Amino acid sequence: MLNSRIMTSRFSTRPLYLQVRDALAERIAGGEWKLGTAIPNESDLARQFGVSPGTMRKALDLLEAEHLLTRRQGRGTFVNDQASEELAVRYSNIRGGGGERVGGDVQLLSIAEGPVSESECLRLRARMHERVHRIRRLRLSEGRPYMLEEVVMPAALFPGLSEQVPSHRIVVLAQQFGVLLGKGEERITIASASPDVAGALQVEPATPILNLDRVVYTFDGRPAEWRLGRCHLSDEYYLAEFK
Amino acid sequence: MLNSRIMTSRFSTRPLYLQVRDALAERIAGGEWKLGTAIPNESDLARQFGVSPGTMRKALDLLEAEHLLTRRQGRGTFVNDQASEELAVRYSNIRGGGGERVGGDVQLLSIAEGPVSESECLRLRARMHERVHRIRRLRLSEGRPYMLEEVVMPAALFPGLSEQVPSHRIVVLAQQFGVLLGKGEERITIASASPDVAGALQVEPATPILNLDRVVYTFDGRPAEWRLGRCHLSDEYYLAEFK
DNA sequence: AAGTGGTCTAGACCACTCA
DNA sequence: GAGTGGTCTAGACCACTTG
Repeated sequence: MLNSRIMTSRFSTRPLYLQVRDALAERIAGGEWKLGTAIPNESDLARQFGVSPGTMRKALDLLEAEHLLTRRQGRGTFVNDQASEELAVRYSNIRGGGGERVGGDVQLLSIAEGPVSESECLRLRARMHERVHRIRRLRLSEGRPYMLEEVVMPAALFPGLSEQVPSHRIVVLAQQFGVLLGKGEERITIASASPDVAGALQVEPATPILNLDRVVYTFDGRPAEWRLGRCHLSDEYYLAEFK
Repeated sequence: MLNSRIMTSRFSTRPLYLQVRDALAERIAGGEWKLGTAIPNESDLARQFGVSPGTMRKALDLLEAEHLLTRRQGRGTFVNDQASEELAVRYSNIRGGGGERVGGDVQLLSIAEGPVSESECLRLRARMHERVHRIRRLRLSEGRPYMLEEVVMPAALFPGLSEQVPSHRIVVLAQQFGVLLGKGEERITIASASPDVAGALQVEPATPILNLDRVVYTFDGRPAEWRLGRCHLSDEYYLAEFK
């Protein structure tokens, strides 16, 4: 309906296709469309929003590039299930010897809510006195522990997370809480396993390990997770891609 | 002129905007436009190629996403200098403590041409009996050696490379030889410095190091370089990004 | 055959840069 | 004020998928 168009564009110079994208992203995050199902075709959507088909197309193409939608010629436009196998790979760059994603079991070691520390503030761009969830887990591949994780997530985005047994996959958690994920970055260094890390990973103390220091941001650029992974690889490797 | 349009599209079902992109990419690779200068505006180009402005725009936007052009509203469309500081970062993910790109000196240890080995065939998707250049270099940051590199490049793409003292930056080399670079991937593992690697890096034998196993492809997907880097980081870290 | 997204056209108007 | 790329429109036709 014309309503949407007027509401979004009258008082803003922000490009129309971005306003439309944001509005569609909100519908997706809010779960108004069922995962994996087709949404209305682009000319219907264009009419609904009171914009031209070309503008609607530009918004939809953007959302596809941002991994929220999948478009298929002759079939339709579908809402992506972020927990699907294809998209789960997105923030996990560890690959097995054959190039496949490393799955495996996960042990939850601890989970608690508390106020942010100073170092967490820097990484999560949080204000002092904000609250965060802290999770420790151990990831195993075929029974062998290969990564010890310390995860920090803002309570503002994931309220009440510590009261449940949360999924160990950030894409699943984000979907549960209606948070859309966007870019991320990971800093990799070599370190030496401290006694307790070595204990958890079942290696000798001082064994060389990879430190994976990762921040994942939301769709609109707010930090959603800081994860420090201590990683002991055997066959596996870390895969970085240049686009 | 109408000529281009007819030649490119008459006998092909490949989308017009891709044909136009390829034609423009060839002009850029061939050095027909000077680096850093503005090319004709999009309506002139559209007329030249006999396509609509919208189609030309789509081709130009693609080339910008592929790092060959830069477009600036009100100024024009410019041919990117691949050796510029911004683009040099593209295939080099090592960052200093402050997040800046690591520059520094480079020592050329050896360079020679020869037939591909079996392992090189796999990585470079080369046919047996093709020829390659092999380069060994040492990279230093503020006088300290931090990476020993073994580089293999197909002689088909870089003819006569071994007869010169080549640049140590792949983006510069590619530009010299009219090769357009595209995607790449890097596999990261932990290793232990062998005696000769340790000697070159001036560390104790068996010091833990990063192995960076990288393949860079051309614009049209042919392998252009295989590089094995043995890397001893101190302050620096490896930065991987999720898009 | 009907419906979808993908391509292509041919404009208009706006925002920005620079002389 | 002239020239550039950025946005937006309103269609037509094509390629593909499905009933």
